[in-house]
Amino acid sequence: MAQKNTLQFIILGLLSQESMTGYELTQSFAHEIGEFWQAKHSQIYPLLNKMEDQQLISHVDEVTGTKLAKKRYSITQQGDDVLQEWIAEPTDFISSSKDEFILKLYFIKDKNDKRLTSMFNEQIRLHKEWLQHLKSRNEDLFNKRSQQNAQFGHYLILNHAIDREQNYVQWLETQFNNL
Amino acid sequence: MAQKNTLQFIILGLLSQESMTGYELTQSFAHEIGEFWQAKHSQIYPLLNKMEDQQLISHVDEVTGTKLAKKRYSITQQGDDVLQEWIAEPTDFISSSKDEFILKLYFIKDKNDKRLTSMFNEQIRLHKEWLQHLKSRNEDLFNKRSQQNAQFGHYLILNHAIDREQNYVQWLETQFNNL
DNA sequence: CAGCTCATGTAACCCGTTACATGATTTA
DNA sequence: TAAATCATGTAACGGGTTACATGAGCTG
Repeated sequence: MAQKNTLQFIILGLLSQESMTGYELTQSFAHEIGEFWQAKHSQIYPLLNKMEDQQLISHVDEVTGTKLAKKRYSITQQGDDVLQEWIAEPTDFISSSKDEFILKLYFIKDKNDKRLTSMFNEQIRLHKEWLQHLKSRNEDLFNKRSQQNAQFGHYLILNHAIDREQNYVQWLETQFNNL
Repeated sequence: MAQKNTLQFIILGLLSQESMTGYELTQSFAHEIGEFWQAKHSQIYPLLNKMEDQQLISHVDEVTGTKLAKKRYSITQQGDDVLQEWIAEPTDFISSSKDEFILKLYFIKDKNDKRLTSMFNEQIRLHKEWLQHLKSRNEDLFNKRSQQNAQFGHYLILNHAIDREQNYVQWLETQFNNL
């Protein structure tokens, strides 16, 4: 066993909320989940087959129009057991973030290096854009307090992503002003 | 070309500071660099050979005691060119962080779920421990302002790691108190 | 009807971890 | 002298990305 296959638990988690097709699962990673985990369709489709073999999920066939075949997946009882077990087990935190920008800074020994200004400016711009994007999504989804309870998990991760980006931008700006 | 091989640039960056053995490079990842990138010796040794083939680095043999053979690697001019190119090129930020704890929260729909208390407590403990560790390292290394300039890059990444953890802990505690 | 999106798959390849393997040196 | 650390490698495997491949449905 080389790694951990967290992806399968995420798929179980998504399917525990509602049944979805492989395509719809892929979209989830392109959107909200993408903040904290990434996956492409080429990884998802084979895994769905494997998980069905293991009876963690099952599918029914659907047809759109006259021909377009879809597989709508649902979680099985067995799958839900596995999911709950994963949630309950201790989460060993390893700071597994890979930040290429910070690494580049690390290799610039000189505080007066000419490249620093443009590098910081670029990152500040990118992170501010992203922060703005997150904030509008938050506005759209959770403008009413009632909805914070209805989709508590979703609210939490968006909230955390915003908090994290806000802090990152602030750090960038502080360092930039101290150059 | 499937991925990007950032690791090779990090090795170049480390070797641009001083010549090192494979073992010493491995130690770097276990310590400061480890905050932002991870690598094991089993990945480093083969890559060093590959990079030497490409003439990005070169080595001289060293012997400790009477027998113990080491290879001390240095960066070549070609290697430094490649390194500077990497630093200069735009850093496309993708929030490639993978946070398993946040994902678990996402799948807990109910704000009153019994598991939340212990989950938050565990994470708060782990992150506080880590924060404390980072702070002592910072104390040890940069207690004098002069040293902040001498090792600017190193100071920056430690500083950022601390800032990030501090914010994470704060977020955890705020959410915990709102449960 | 052209272009975009929906929908599902496979193949090749690289990245990274775990485990296997060996031997020298230092330290308690 | 035993245990921990220094030092370098290889093998097997799973995780993840890029590219290849195909076809249906929808929208302007």
